[in-house]
Amino acid sequence: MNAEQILKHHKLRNTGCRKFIINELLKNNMALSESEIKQALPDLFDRVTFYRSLKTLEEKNVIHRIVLNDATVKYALNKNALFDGDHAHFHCVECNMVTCLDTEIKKPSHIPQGYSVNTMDVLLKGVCPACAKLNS
Amino acid sequence: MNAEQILKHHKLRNTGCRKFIINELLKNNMALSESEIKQALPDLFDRVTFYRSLKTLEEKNVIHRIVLNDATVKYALNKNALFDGDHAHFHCVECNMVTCLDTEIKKPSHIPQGYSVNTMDVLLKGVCPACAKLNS
DNA sequence: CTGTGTGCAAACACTTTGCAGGTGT
DNA sequence: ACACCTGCAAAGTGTTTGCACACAG
Repeated sequence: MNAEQILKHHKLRNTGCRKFIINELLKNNMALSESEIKQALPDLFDRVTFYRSLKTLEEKNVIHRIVLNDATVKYALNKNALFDGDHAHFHCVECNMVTCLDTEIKKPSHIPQGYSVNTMDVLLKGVCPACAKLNS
Repeated sequence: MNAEQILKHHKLRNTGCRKFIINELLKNNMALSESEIKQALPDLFDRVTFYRSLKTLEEKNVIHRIVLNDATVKYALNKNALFDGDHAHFHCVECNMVTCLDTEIKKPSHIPQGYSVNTMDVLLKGVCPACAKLNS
């Protein structure tokens, strides 16, 4: 699916900024921050427009936000396969790349008495394949 | 251990702001944000002093920071028992309370080929015992 | 044509930095 | 006495809001 098809599928207008965001995410195939998305074409759209477009895309479940450990935010496309269940995110400490893993994650088996758990976010940190290769 | 003992144990000076932060965390026995800590005595210390004290306490492993899903930050005391291994955090979606769980967390068994995982953050979201009681 | 998206200016919240003066040990 | 903490002012960063105009359907 290309950007226009994705927008149509979610009943969203086919506007420049939205198309651009989706295309960057498709092209890079990883989670990107607002500034990383903008990097490709820094002055094409206003910062405010980015924020509003990201918000809309998130609300309509085209993308989801990933909050990293240092409180920075990245965005990733929702793949249908991942959408329902809990999925983990991987953060490479060397190149700072963030990606969704489709590995299924099980909720911990022993939750203290009285707590009920609905959702779960898992962030794995380590070294990605590309950086591992560079190191060796 | 009280606040002064904790500071001495970590070879830190016994200053007003640090003592205050540690006491609030001890008293509430949950993770608190900078504004929640300040709430008890809003004008006792400058905001900047809070940030610097929190940073120092974090660097010296007295506390650790917890980044929530909405990119807000809370701080919790390091209990020795939790310090080494991975531990999960629980975020109550009703009262917004955040706490450390000492349940041990296992890393997912099936990590995609080529990724090596060093650390892992787990945030569980649901309803805490107090809110569950109120609801029933 | 109508509703929605966009750009600009400005406000806002959170956090950091520099410097002068005060405090803990 | 000395190192380090604190308060104030200011700057930096990320995000939101209001309004007028432009564009998609």
